[in-house]
Amino acid sequence: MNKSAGKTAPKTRAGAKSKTSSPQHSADADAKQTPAAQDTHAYRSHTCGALRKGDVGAPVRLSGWVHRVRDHGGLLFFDLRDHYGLTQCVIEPESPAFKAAERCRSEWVVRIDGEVVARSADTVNANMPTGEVEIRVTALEPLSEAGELPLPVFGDQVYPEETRLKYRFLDLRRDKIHRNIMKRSQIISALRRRMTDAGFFEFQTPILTASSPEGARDFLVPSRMHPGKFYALPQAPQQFKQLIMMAGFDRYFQIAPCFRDEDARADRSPGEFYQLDIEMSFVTQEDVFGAVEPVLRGLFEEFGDGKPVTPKFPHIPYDVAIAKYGSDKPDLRNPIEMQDVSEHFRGSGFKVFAGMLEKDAKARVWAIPAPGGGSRAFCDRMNSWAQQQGQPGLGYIFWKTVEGASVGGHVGQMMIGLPQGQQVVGSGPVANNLGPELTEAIRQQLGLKAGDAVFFAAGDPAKFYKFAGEARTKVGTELNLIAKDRFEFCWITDFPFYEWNEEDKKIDFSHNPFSMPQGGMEALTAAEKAGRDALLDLKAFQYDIVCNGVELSSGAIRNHKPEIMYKAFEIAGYGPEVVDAKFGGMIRALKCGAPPHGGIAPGVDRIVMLLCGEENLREVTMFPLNQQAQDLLMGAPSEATAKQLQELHIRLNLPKV
RNA sequence: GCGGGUGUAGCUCAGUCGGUUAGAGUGCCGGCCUGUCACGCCGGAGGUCGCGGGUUCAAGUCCCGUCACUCGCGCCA
Repeated sequence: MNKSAGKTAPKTRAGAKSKTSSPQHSADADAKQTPAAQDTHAYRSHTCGALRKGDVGAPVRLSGWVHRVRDHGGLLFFDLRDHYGLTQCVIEPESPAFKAAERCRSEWVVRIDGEVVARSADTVNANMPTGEVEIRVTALEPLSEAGELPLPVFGDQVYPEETRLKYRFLDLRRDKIHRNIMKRSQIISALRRRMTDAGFFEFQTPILTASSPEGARDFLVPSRMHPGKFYALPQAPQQFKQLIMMAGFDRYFQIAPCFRDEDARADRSPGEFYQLDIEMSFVTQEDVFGAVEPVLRGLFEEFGDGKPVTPKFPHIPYDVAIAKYGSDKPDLRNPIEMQDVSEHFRGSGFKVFAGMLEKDAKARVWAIPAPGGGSRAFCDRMNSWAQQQGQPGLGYIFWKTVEGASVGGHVGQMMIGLPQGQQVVGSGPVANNLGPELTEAIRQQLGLKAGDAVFFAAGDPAKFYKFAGEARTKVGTELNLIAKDRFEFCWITDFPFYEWNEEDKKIDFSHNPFSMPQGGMEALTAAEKAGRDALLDLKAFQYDIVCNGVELSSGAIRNHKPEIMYKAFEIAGYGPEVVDAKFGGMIRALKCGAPPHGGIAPGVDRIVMLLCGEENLREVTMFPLNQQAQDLLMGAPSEATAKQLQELHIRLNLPKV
């Protein structure tokens, strides 16, 4: 029943041995051991996934967990389970092991001796790799007994997170998560292999370090030797990997642990996570793409269960992504692309939108096409969804075929040109106010037909694009337009260098401050002279890689020129003394001959999540923290002793309860 | 920090309009069973209905508060 086991075994071996060997035989290395093996092995001559028909007659010794007991009184079966698989054991009443076997319960760890026997044709279990044989047990030694279980290993019942995390060691014995964790291990091995093969070198960077400018809250570690001072755990090895480039190592990677003290999401682990951290010297943005793309494509082809992977990752500028998809991490499995249809509404009879366009120069009307959504029921459902999202509503038009005077057209003819007497007309309040010509013009622009619909978002795109993107996703999901079972990658490029901080009414870096502004010093000073809007229009060599709507990573070509660094900070309101104080090491390095360099850092956990088809990172993490960043198994975080605090010169100032 | 959901037996859950002794499946214990693979059959034990307060003749059920877990927002590349 536990398929894990059966599948895991061949895979673990297949990696090390020849890829072409058939799964049925890849585990047979064990089976070829000497028949007398049980005399020389303390615990096992074979694993629980190893035995096949060819082993019939062999005396064997197996150890593992009792997976499931089936006690017939006179005859007793149990499945013995280890990492590699399941093997059925039979104990007959005459067996010396019978008494001991009768006591066994689920999850006891036992060692058995016995003989491999063939199952009769009617008792073969085709669902198990070992299902053609069973062990006739002659001796059984319990190695470890188990009490009543708080979380059954057998079966695929769903259990609450709290139970699963508190008893993670039991949870991890279960089929699905056991397989996910193995897949994670294999993915990480493959990443290392692919990166090394591509000419990258793995280096470790410090865990105890100083605060870095990623922008998240740091985890702090108090220093005993320097009272009142703290280390920070790295949010990412950002400065170190740049320093590695400046030190001349040319191409770096690391499966790097990163620490951020921020609240969790299903796809964002609290506390800690891993990145495939990459940095390269003497490269442009295209060189980084050229190095990273084959690694990721190859990895997804290797572990994606045959699902198609984007052959050439499209490059989509940030502004275009926002305009077409309403998001900087678009799910390209969804075919819907939004369009600007403002001109059809300007001065039109649909006064709400016409008024907006007249009053505000920034205002636009965006159309979200909904192929196949052409029914009043669907449009109304979308409208009430929008209202639930706190929107005033969602304007729409839907098109249908209307019979003219000469009745007799067939439904099937709608697609192939329109027979006489039939026409496609737009319906709904927007169409009524807009009139037939403008409604038709919109239909033409969007290439829609009878049976389709379109939804509208209007106002300042900076304010509504996010909602429009959600509506695009909602339409795609509801109409079943999203092509599952494929991996759609893209690069999002040309992110803005600065953004407007509404709270503090100032210009801020929109990502980390180490990216190179496009156009360099010249562009920076020109934009500074031209004013705020020009600064906000300034782009960086800053990019993201996105797969199926999941942001895997951002990266950048770095700013390797100290004078541009000082200028960029000056525009954001920081003097050279701040730069020197906060990034002294980096600036010193930049002043001593720094190569142009850049990199990226795809999230390993998210890659594994996508490849395992999971929605929650806990399903691909061996010992995850819960949503409140607690380890329910180990009991972290925990209080420090008075002595520990004293050594660290720390006095607690706890909130009053 | 804010909003939604959940909390009943070891585990997964049901519990109607507020009404008598709170149920099922599974696990556990005992008995029967020689070809099962979710083995089957019979019997039994097992409950602070998250916690505190309130309304009521009567609260698992209604109200208020609180705690825990979870999903999302804020936050976070």
